[in-house]
Amino acid sequence: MTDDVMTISEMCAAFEVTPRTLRFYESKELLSPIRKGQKRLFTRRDRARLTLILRGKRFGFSLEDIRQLLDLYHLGDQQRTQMQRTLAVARERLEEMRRKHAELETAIEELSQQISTGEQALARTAADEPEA
Amino acid sequence: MTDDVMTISEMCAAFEVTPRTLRFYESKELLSPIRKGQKRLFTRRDRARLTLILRGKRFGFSLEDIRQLLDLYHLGDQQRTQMQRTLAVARERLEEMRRKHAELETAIEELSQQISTGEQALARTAADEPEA
DNA sequence: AGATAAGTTGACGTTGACGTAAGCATAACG
DNA sequence: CGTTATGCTTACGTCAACGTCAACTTATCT
Repeated sequence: MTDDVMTISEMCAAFEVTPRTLRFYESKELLSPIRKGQKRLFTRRDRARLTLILRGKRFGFSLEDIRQLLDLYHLGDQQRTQMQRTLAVARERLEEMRRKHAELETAIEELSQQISTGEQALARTAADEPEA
Repeated sequence: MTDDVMTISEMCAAFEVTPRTLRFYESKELLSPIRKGQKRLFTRRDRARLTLILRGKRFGFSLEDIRQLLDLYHLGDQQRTQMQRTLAVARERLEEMRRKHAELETAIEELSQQISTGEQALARTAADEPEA
């Protein structure tokens, strides 16, 4: 790590993704590593963005959804109206995430309930068969 | 609604999905509507399952993930060992959902923070341009 | 110089989750 | 009885998100 940048293979190891994935994300303008000659060098900014990308994916957001959200994290170099649009998108996503959060809580309770019901059913039949 | 079953178009209206989607889910054994002649009739059980399917999708679970989870909701007609496997899968999913829940909370806080930072930046430049 | 490793750019393949279009059945309506 | 609505099956198309070569460059080691 000469400076503060990482090669593609270091990135792959650190984030458990393939080179193809990183190049793909770059082609979709989710990442923008600098170039030293041909080689890509990923900065701290790229790492921060990749963290957000992978997190977003875990919640079922599309890459396009995520791309829009990412803009929020480099606000400043934007025009007023563009910034307002970005903020609007972000507020919508935030609402969506809050809904998901609440819904996930319900789902967790339900599944948890189902599991203990299942466990009890298992326990009742356990008397028949002795332990292996 | 003669009895307690719904036609495919009633289902589509109720859940905002297309017929194609319902037939597709049936082909993947996520739903199993009864047949009256050719026509599909969706029972309360199908509706309950579809609710869980759509919920699962919102959290980024694949249809195959969901199919395994759904088995938990008709436990009883299963063998002991099969039931144990199902419970094991369910516990894993539950853990995954708990992780997501916590992570989502973090993400919400972060995004919320970014938004207010953005709003403040907007407010500071607001003095320049008068209201439209 | 030769070989090996790490990386690059196309370009085509694949998988999941449906969309879409064609052709046929059947029931109800006028 | 024709047609309109609703639904069915079969099959090919599509889009996102990568995977998988193939062929080439660039740096490094011996």
